[in-house]
Amino acid sequence: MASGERKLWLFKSEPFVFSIDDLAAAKGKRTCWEGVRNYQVRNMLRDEIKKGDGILFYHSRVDPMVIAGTAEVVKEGYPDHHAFDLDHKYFDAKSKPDTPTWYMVDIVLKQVFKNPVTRDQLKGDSGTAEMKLLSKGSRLSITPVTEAEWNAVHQLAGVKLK
DNA sequence: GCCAACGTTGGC
DNA sequence: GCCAACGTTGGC
Repeated sequence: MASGERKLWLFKSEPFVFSIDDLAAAKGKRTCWEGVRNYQVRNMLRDEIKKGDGILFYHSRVDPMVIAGTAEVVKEGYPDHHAFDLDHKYFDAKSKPDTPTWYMVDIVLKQVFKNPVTRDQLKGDSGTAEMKLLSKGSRLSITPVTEAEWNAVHQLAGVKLK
């Protein structure tokens, strides 16, 4: 895929549930992004997020809150089978295998930032201050990111982009 | 179909 | 721990 076609996203995770270090320790540094139970985010997972898309990995609800690194989509939207599993914490009776309600994607770790970018840095930098992540009331666990924001985040992290 | 009550998210 | 901003639920 040509790099110009890829989209960019920010995925939020509470690091005490699943951190970028957990991703680094996972088999193949890969995981399924499970448990999304919000329709707007579901639609993104099902329809918009494609293989090869770039991901900023954000740690929420910790001090400090940071963009901890990057990942990439390796498998696009497919049914979240945990919703079918009666014993699983993400079980949802309204989601059926032939008409799944919930979706997930698989991601693989790309880079752990040596200098994670804090939320305060994002707010203070003109290149990132407009990110959807920072907008008041935005509680979505996945938000789109522009190429310019992606570049600005890498600059703040002290990472050179090719 | 409206909307009040309730539950959850997540920054502060 | 607080609470604003949402999303969902359920009575009518």
